[in-house]
Amino acid sequence: MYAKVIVDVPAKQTNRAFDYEIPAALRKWVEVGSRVGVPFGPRVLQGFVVELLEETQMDTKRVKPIQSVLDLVPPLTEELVGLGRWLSRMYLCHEVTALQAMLPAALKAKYERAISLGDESGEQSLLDLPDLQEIVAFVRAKGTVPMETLMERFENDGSLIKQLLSSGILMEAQMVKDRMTAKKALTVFPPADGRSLEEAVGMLPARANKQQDVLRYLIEHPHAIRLTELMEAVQVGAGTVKSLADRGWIELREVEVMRDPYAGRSFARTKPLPLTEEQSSVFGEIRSAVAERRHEVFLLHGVTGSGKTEVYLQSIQECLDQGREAIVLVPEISLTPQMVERFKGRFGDLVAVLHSRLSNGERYDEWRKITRKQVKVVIGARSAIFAPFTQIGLIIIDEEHESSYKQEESPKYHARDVSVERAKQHNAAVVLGSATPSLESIQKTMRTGNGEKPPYRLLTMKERVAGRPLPTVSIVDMREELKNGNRSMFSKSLYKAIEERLQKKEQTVLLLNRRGYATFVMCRTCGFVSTCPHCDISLTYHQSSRMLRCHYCGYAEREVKQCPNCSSEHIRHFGTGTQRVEEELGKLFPGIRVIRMDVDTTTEKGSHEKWLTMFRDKQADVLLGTQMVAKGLDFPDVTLVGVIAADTVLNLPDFRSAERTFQLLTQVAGRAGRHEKLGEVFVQTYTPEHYSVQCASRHDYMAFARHELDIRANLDYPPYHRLILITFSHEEVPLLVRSAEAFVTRLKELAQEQMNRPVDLFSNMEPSSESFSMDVLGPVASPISRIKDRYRFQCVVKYRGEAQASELVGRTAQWFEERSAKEKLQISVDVDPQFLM
DNA sequence: AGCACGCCGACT
DNA sequence: GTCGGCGTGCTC
Repeated sequence: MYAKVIVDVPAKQTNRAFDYEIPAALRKWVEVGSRVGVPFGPRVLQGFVVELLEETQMDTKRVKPIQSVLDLVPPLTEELVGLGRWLSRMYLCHEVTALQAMLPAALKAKYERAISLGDESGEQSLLDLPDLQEIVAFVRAKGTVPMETLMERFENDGSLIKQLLSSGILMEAQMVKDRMTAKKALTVFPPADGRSLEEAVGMLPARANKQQDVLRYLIEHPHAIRLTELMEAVQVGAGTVKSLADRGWIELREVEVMRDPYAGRSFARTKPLPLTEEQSSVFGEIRSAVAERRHEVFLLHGVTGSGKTEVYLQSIQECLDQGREAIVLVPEISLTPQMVERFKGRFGDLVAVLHSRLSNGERYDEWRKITRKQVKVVIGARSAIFAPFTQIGLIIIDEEHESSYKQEESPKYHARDVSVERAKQHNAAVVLGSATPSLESIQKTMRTGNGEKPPYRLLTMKERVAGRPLPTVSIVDMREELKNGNRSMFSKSLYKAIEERLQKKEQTVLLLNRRGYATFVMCRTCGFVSTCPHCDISLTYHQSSRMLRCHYCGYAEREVKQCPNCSSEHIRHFGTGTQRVEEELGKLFPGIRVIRMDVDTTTEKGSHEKWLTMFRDKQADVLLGTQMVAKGLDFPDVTLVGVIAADTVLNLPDFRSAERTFQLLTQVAGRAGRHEKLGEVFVQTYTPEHYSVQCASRHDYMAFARHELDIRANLDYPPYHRLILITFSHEEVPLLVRSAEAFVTRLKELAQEQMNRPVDLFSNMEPSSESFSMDVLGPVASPISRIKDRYRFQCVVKYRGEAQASELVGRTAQWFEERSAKEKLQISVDVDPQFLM
């Protein structure tokens, strides 16, 4: 038997399967998906088996044998191995990178070089050197010594050791090890027949009280027990138990244990709640797809507080009743203990939780519960989409519009797209839930001109549970405030509203809408922001050159001192900090208790949780923060939400800025008045007439979506066209520019070849035409123009039609890497980027 | 990614 | 004449 193995070297030249022989002894352990140690050149590497082969016409002389199998159960299923290939093609990464991404970090290979004594009959003359004698003596005493220890012990450049190795006096062996091992605990086993324990009590010396206690305890509780628990229960030391084991009365062994992050916490079991009419009609649709084992993608558009989670829970129950498994993805930020509690409460020990706050060991153990079939439901952040289940019936993606479902490192996958791909393989249903669905998803629920069935099905929940109304949203025009002489960051109405809550002892959430590094320039009198005449996005201010620049096409203009629109001189560079808001709050409302949540205050582990608990316990009047306060919070006493400046996201140089603004405003407004008390929302803005602000204030998602889709269609942006972002980096700009331009030229050449006809790539693409079309923008300097002393340039490929473009870009990238490898040029490709920066 | 092989400058 | 620079190519 032979195996095709992908080795752990993420490089162009090794991005293929290598053939290995499977030794007879390992035959029954090696399967597709096994992790193996294989000799590769002079070393031993970790690899993944992707195919099994019978003895065929292959060149058997050149194959080496697999050295070891690293897991008892293959960590990947055949389906996941196939998914790895799909990922590598779709997102243009090395296959091993894709496979690695599907495993917990604990299974990342660790390589160890061990030195042992070799053939001492070698060149004995070498041993005349005292230094060498010393080393050999050290190795002889130890048996095997890790290379690192030897290097440390004999401070040396390693040349002596190298000499000994090449002469054969010392030998080197390489091993593949796990970064993390299963945790072990000493466990006490009583002998199989209870009788001998009784016997033992009599045979012990009368004064061996403690040992007798232990035995009596074990007679009463005749099952295996952890040593630490036994010591606790009988109040004895480890020595007492050990001596019993030495006499052979009991057995003491190391047993693998699971680290349970939720150990000692009990979750109150909950029963399914009665569903509203809307909920049950939505549930009915999902249930029938699950029951019929039909692959279908549902987009569940439910307003904030409409009870989506209960629908998820009951749908999962249906899936479990079918004997199948379910995956639930949640944005990292909202994977709070409350969220976990709801799932553990309903499904108990059948749930595994995967999130980034777990230690590597904890995550590994949660993950092993899946491979061991101990759980049926996984709830987790992005990477939980790779849970190694074999019978998936349902995949749920909550808050599907969240950009955190896109991984920023290679493989730059989008969990939403991966979920659909996996669901197809399993004939499973997918539920994408959101109060503000992404335009990509909503567009997929719509009928296209050619009358085909749309790929996704839209389900809607318009009402909050228990008939609670959505909060009223007031738009505050900050230009008016300025005219009336209010230069503070709080409008009169927001100020009054906060004051009122302080008196009524109700709580306020304040959102400072700030993201990214890009600063934009705006007129404070009329709200005018300079935009690019070709791209319809706002220009970014570059401090160094004092220029306004477009990041998509490179257009630039001089910084303005006077507003081109109204001639006002109140031009401001935006980018306000939460600290400043906090200070001003303190001045306006002496004694106000504010909890500030931003990147500065939430880096520490568990701090995020701590602040929210404090706020819940009413130890503060105001929760002030960035985007993170907008998501999923549910506090009964919050009756006021204020958005300090809605425009900061709106004016980012990104075609998705209107979408992000609408989402953020809708989500944060959803935080108010979720319980008995009514909610009120104030949105401060310099562009009150903007449709994203207007639609959010009316809670009108569909109106927003229609308007925005129109704009996207006209400007050839997603979801009608797809994008690929290619970033080049190098220490020197001229070389970088030349290379990036060469790349673009080559890509266009290939595209023309492919289309087999001369194509004017820059002609307007007719949205109605059937064929593949493509446009390349740039190269231009990246918005972050230098990182770690490397300059960055980027270009954007816009295309429509099948995945040909990503294949073309892949081929161009390969060509590029071949010719520029030595120049230390780096290239990074992002298919369907979330941010063009 | 590593590592060996191989073809041209500055030294005993 | 040799030691060593890192360009090129391979790893089942």
